[in-house]
This record gives sequence, structure tokens and C-alpha cells, in this order.
Amino acid sequence: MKKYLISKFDEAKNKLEYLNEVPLQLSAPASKDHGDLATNIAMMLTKKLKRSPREVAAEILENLNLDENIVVKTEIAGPGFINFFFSENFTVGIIKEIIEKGEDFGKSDKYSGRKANVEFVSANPTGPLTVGHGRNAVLGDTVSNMLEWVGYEVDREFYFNNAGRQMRVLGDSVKHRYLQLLGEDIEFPEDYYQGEYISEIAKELFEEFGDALKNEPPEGKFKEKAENAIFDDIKKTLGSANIKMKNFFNEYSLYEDGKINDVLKKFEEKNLTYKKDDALWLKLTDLGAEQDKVIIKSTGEPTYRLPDIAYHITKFKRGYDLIVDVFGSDHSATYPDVLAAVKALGYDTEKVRVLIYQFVTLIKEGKVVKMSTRKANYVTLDELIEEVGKDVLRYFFIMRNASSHLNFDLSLAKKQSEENPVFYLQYAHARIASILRMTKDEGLNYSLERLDKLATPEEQNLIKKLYDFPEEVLTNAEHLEPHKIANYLEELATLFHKFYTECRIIGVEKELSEARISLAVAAQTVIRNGLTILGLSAPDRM
RNA sequence: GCACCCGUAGCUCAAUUGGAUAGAGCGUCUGACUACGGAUCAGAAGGUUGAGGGUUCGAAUCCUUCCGGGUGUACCA
Repeated sequence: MKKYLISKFDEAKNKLEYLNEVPLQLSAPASKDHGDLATNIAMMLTKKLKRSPREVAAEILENLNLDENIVVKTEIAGPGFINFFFSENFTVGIIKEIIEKGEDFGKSDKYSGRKANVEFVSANPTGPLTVGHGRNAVLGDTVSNMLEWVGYEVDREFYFNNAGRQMRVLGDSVKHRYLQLLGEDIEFPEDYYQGEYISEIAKELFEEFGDALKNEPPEGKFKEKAENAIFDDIKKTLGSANIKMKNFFNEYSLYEDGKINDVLKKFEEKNLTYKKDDALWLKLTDLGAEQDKVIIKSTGEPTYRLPDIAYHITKFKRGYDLIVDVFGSDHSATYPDVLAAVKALGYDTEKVRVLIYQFVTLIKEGKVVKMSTRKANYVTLDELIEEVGKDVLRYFFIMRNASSHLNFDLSLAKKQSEENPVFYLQYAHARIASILRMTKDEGLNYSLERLDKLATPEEQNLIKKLYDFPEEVLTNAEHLEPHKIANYLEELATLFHKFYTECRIIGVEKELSEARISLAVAAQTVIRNGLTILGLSAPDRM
């Protein structure tokens, strides 16, 4: 529908040059009374032309040259909106397109040939993934899916650091548990990793090596074993939430490849660093930040900032057209520094999009659960998946805007599982599957011959919603807003249920029946495709 | 103190990126199966969009000042 109007507006530009002055905005009004599409263009022009918006609207309409068989009615409404009402025969064509394209309906080639890197999860292997990582993982995976749907070739990337103080503490935590197993009476430091998994790793080492590791340093076998075990665990967890990951990028490789030194050299060339108190500082104030930051400590160790900068530079050098970082709000203060530094070295930071999400508050039996990996006071993602299932988990994490705080009420997610929005969507899909099984038994099949018979408001509303799907996918991918796909699917499911309630599919005359079967197949296809983008299953029975 | 994010129905959240009468779900109340899945549908009640000021044809959305919550503000990551 939009394409048609856009082409008509383009034609009209020859006669009304002022149409070039402002961008054409076409949107579907909230209320059906206002037509299928509306534009505010007359109101936007009112100031420039110094004429009343309704007068401008009338002039535009006169010059649009619309086909009455396609646009059956136009009107100038309210302060100066132009409303367009489309013919029913124009919209039903979408059913044919949906059925033809099937699982590809909604995909776009707008960004094909371009490469995107989506960095997400990026947890250090010090413990199992927790609820907090869950939102990150689901967001990153879903955004990746969306980008793929609009044509990008997406690399999903997990950045981690298996060196440094945290990992030493991890190794030493395991060693302490190991020594305790050997019967040594040593105290377990409070600020060490308290989780049960540490003891399990220690036990495995004991079973494998007996007491032979008594004098092994914490950074040796202990750390190595812990890292491997925890990483295996993380990968397993991601798999069970249907989260795909391609690259695991080790921070340490940046040192081995000399990338860190390269960056330091470049900073020096550009005179962006200075020494103070034995530390090396980056002149971030020259780049617009509020204060300079240390990039190499007086001990000679770099701070996290330096490898982060080097890491982002590798993303540019690997040729990505789009670089997405999925970060929790605790990083919101640090990424501007990294981007400023990368920009100062000559890279186009316009390519970087940072998706910041607010924290998840887990509520268990009415109480807020405060979480800390170190204190082992957390709920793991595995536990959550086991309790509510991967579909509910993914849906709860994705259905809200990333920028808003999310309350995850564990008892509610379980208890309400029957009234859960995710089941509402899946139910619509299963319901259609059930009808299709039944029509098949009756010897009925879909037919595109008499789609013009789909004339009730319920049928038309559903068709128009289906029509929106490709654009929903496209704009929401561009804005990195996966929650809107979930919202869209809920609205679509509602319209389907209304159609189902009002319109019999079986037991009406054959032509109408077959047209309605076509509509049901189309609706099922779109629901299934939407669920696929969200990483959810589309069951035929529930 | 300063920076960023948030504040919308009793609760959890939407709102086509500045558009028309601010919408859903849960909860509450009233209805609908001798016909395709009642995990559904129809209806009711519920709002000064935290408060005040500003910008304009038009503001939940942008600017500003307060109030309240979250996160940062390290030679931790």
C-alpha cells in the first residue's frame, strides 16, 4: 500500500515542487476510522508555504491521480491529515504472496551483501550464566536473527578474558576446595567464589589426580580445569536456550598478536597519552570526555579499557558494516570512552550501535533476589530454563523494551503458564494447525481463486496486519527493537482469534471456505515466521 | 555532588520514533460453547502520562527546573 502511494507522490512532485521540501511520512492510523494509511505532509508544509494545512492537503489530493479501484476513498481530516482508504481487493493479494514465499515471507534483501558483528553475553568464565546474562543473551541472539532477516550476514561473538585477577582468584578458589578435600584445615576467604560448582571442579581434580596437585600453583591445573568446565557449562546453557554463538574471542589473543602494542603506538603517534604517577593515561578530555583515564596501571598491567579499544579495532579491521554491542546498563558509562578512543584512531564509529539494556530484577515468592556471582547468591540461567522452559524464558526477556527495567517474577512465570502471552501466540498457531488437519480430512484445500470473498471486518483487519509484517521486521531490525516483534505478534494473534470467533471456516460454502483456509494458512505462516525470529517454537499441538 | 537510564490504569508493560479519542495483559465485575481447540471471544470499570514551566498546528515522546527509583562515577572488569 505504501509503495503505491509513494510512487504516486513521486509523480505529483513534477507538478507540486514543494513536495520535495519535506520527507513523506505515511503511517497506519491508530483508528480504523482514519483509513488504512495517513500522511501529515500538509501540516509539515504549512509553515513553509504560509498556507493553511487543509488547503494544502486539498491541493495535494487533486494532483495525486489515484486509481479509484485501488484507493476507494480519501479524506482530509482533523488539523490536516490526508487519509487513504484502500480497496479490499488490493490488500488480499498479500495472502498469495505469503503462501508463495512461505518461511521466507518477511525477509528482505535491503542489507544483503553486508556483514554485521553482534557481540553479546561476553561473560568471563568464572561461573555459570545467571539471570542477568539471560537478558543479554536473548537480546543479542534475537537481534542477530532480525539482522539476518533483513539481509545481513551476522557473526555472533562472545568476548571473554581468561587472564587477570578474577581468573587467578577463580583458580585459587578451586585450589582451596581441593586442599580442603585433602583434609587440610584452611580457611576459605570470603571474597573467593563461593559457588557449589567450585567444589565440584575440585572434586573432579581430586578424583583424577589424587593428592598430586598439592603444590600446583592456582594459575596452573586449577585455573585451567575451572575455565574449561565453566566454559563447557556456558555453552551448554546457551544451547538449551536456543542461543547460537559463532566466535569466541579471547582477549588474551590481542596481546599475542601485538594488537595491544599497535594501539599504544598509535596513541603515542597522535600524542594522546601521557605518564603520570607511573601510570599511562589516555587524554580522553581531548576527545570530549570528562576526565582522562588510566590505560596502563603503575604495575604495568593494562586496564580493561586498552584491550577493549584494541578489540573494537579488530572488528573494524575484519570489515564489518555494522557493529552491535549488547551491554548491561552498568557499562553505559564506559563504552563512550572506548568509542571516543577508536574514533580518534580514525575509525568510523557510526557503524557501531550499542544496545544498552536495564537490569533484570528477579522476584521469587514476592521477594527481590539480589544477585552476586562471587557470593553464589544467584539464580542460574539453567535453573530458570528448567523451571519455566526456554520459550517462556526467551519471551519474558524479549517482550519488553530493553531500556526499561524488567521484573521477572519467577513464581508468576510458572504459575501463570496457562495465561502467558507466549502461549497465547503458540495457541493461535496450534489452533490453525488443528483446523488445517480437519479441513484436510474434509477434502478441502486452500484456494486463491475467490479471495475477494474475504470481506468481513475481522478478515480485512487480519489481512492488513499480515501485510505489515515485512515492514515490522525491517524497521525493528534497523532500530534494534526486538520487543516490537513480540508486540506485533500479540496483536496479530488477537486479530486471528477474533477472525476465528466470527468466521466459520468449515461448514460454509466451498469458495468462501477455501478463501478462509488461505487466510488461515497465511496467518499461520506469519506467526510461525515471527516465532522463528524470536527463537521460539511453533507447535502444531499443545 | 556529577553523568546516563527510567517514572504511563491497582500490578506488569505498549504507544508506528513529534500525530488524531494514551492502548494491551494480569487482577476485579458481567456475558458467550448440542458447530472448526474456552489456553478463546464480547463487554464494564480503571488515567491530570511523577510535578511545574517552555518549544509548535500538535508533546507520554523534545528543552528546562524540581521529586522519586536504578546504574555508573577505580591504577576492578
